[in-house]
Amino acid sequence: MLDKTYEPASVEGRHYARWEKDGSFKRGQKPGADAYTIVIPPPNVTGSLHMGHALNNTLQDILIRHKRMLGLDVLWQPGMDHAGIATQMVVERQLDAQGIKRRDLGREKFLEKVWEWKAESGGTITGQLKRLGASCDWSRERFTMDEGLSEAVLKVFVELYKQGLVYRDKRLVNWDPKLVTAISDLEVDQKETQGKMWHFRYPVEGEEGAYLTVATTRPETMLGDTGVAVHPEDERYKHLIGKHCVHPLTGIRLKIVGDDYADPEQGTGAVKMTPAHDFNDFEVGKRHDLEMINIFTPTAQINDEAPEKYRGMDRFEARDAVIADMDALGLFEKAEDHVHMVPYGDRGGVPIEPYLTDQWYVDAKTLAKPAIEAVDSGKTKFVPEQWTKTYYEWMHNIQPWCVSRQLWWGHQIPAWYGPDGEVFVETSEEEALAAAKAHYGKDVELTRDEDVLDTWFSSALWPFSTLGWPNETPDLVKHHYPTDVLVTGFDIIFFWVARMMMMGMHFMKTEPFHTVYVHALVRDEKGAKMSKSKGNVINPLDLIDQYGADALRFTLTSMAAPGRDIKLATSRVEGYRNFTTKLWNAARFCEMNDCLPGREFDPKSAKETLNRWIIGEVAKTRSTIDEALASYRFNDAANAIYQFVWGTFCDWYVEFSKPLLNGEDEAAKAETKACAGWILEQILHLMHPFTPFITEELWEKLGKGADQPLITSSWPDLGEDLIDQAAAEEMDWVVRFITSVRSVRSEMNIPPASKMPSFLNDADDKAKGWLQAHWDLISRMARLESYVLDGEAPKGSVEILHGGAQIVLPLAGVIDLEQEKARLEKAIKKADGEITKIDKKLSNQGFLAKAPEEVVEENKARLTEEQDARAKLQASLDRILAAM
RNA sequence: GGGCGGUUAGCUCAGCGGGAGAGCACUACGUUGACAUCGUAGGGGUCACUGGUUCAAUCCCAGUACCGCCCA
Repeated sequence: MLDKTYEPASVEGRHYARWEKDGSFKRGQKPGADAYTIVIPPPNVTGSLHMGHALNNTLQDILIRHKRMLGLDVLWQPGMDHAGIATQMVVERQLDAQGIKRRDLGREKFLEKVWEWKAESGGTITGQLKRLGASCDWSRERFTMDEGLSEAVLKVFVELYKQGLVYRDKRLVNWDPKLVTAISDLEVDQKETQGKMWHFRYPVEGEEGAYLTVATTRPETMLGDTGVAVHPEDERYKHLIGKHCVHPLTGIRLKIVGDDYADPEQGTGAVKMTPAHDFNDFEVGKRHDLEMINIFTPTAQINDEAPEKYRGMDRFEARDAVIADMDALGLFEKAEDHVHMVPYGDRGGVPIEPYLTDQWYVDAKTLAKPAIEAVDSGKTKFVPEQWTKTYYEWMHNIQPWCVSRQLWWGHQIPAWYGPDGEVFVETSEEEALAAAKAHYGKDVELTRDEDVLDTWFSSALWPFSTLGWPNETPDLVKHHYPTDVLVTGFDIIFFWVARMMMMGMHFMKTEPFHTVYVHALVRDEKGAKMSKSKGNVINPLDLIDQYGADALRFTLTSMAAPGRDIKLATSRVEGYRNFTTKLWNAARFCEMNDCLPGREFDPKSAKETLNRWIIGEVAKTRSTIDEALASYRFNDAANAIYQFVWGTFCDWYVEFSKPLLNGEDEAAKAETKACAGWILEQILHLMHPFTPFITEELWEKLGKGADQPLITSSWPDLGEDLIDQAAAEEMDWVVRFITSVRSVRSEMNIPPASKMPSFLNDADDKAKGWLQAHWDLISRMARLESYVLDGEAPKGSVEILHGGAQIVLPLAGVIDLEQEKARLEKAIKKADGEITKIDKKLSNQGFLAKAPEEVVEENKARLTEEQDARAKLQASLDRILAAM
């Protein structure tokens, strides 16, 4: 006997362990079957499960479990990325606490520490994904720093280099002075900041008293100024082009250049140029051959290029010093409040510096072409489609991708330098040495590039590197690549999706997935993004503890409507927890009545209308779910099963079955037992992808047990031929009969316990037959004690419209006639409203002429129906009035 | 500034050219042998606004207002 309530905490772990032990998640168990493959968006090794992960992985798990049950050779490829910056920061912080500095430790020792950290505390998210129920093939788990994946990285880097698609260049990069590394454009957050616009005067060389006023938000960069730009057509300054200003602090001659970049409308129209520390100035500087003076150390202190007094100051200190010095010289004009954008490093959290360094770049523009083409041609589709635009937007304006990072944790760049700086890019030191020998004609010493690659460089290879590319198992790659669908949030379309597309197209010649399903962001109840600083984070693990993993999964699924963010309220989770309880109790009912799943039953053989009806309903539900999942409408799928289980099976079928299960008709009883058990079996199967734990638990307890687990059983194959329209019509009539009587009873304040007689008047033969056939359950559920067909009811009875017939309840003396009068008048008013509306439509010539015939017919039928109903209501009202 | 999305019941959201829907919340009643994490019934909406297209608009188009996101 099942316990009275379902306790998720006591069963979830057991089932997960069991599935794992059985190897249920493993690929390759269906010889000859088509593959279905999803690669997990690799979570960060330092990360822990947040709501976004919970949603993302629930959706993937639903697809995976569904396809697994459909008999495909399913691979859900799990793993993590090494999160270069984040991980290095974590370990450095730990060492700091022990008073150890990374630099003192040395590269090799430090990396040992990182691996130690990974072994001890990395990857907590893996265990958390298991708690969610994620059925990944853990036997194939990969890590971007694994040997195999690292080999893929080396091969890709070297090949791209040899094809000229990776190159070294000296340009301005986004430099994080806290982490002391370059970062990519995408890792920079622009933050609106209240600052000041400072106006200073630069004296013009050789013209006593003449000066140019320039404005800047960053006075400290003046120490690196090498020019002033004005618009070439600007009458105020035209004559100065070619002349110089003299920098009052550094003494440097600032060339005055004419360039369109200077906007005459903006400020004074004269712009100071710091080509080594500003992206725009850099471009202008290149055009006019301005000197580039780097005034910062890697940690953003003033270096030796600046006058001595500023050296060693940090950038903010230098700002104050520059302002004070210019003021002392009488060259400070004014300062205005000014809101502007300041770039911040998304990891380090300090303002980034545009910084002139040598870095490695990927020629993203070239790689983007086939990746764009793959989407153009429809080989890869975005769902919802609108994200295609976002993808194009990025791809068409793509910039060179800076992939080198001045870190230790990551894939060290396979580039070696000869004594004269000649670079040799090879997959190993031996090959580099060999190449160097060929180049120099003798053995030379090489030094390896210190830097590592951007983590996303390795993530970009994920769909094929995880399958074993470039080595071993070519069959595996062939079988599972291209993968099927990528499930991800829109926030990493640029970071990850676009880059996987580029690398996939280049190295595999085929798109990495045919569909990119982009899901919503999970926000808090009020729609705010969840963040630690706001303190509005809901931890999915807390919800799992409180309500069970199934409830959380079902909540996220039912809210995962395409193209919308999810505002998560815990009341929703509670509601779906109640749903799992409901299922549990329905199963308990089945158990008590010996209606067990897993037994032989042929739904086609069912004779009872009730059973034929519910069989048809479950068949419809199955196809709704399949269609919804095929088009990634997860919410529709979840709502269909919810509606069927609660609204149809529990609310009606279970109640209807009671008289049969307790009745005398042994054949009907046996069929109903078998059928109810079979329906429960279908429910457990259909719900399994959404709520794997409770369904497996019920299957184990009531069905075929742990030896034939649900997870690897077959998805229901229920054909259209199981849908019996006549049975549906009949049961619908019964349901509406009961609902109508209940409604009137409730409105008339008839005590629920009291039974009453009834009449069915003006019914056709079919309806009369239905009433007789289903009297047992109608009388039970509508609390009626008898019926008379076409009898004469006493005056003052309540008359209820039911289809073309009337249900009459002789309640004279029991009910309040005034109240009944009001009820009928309200119903008449409603009918009148409908009649007026339809009448208006039907008297419109345009409508009759242009609307499709079936719409016109439908409206005509409705009009007749409403008029008929109105007439009967009026007659009832007349009788009530007569009785008053 | 450029792009994208949203505005439907008190709340969270579906729907999307021809009869306004769900869950939660609310109200009333209710321990009939699965279930009070429940049952039965009920109230509640000029589908943001203004125009246009159409026989017909919550739905399509244009504009306005407000909200949100992405990119400069």
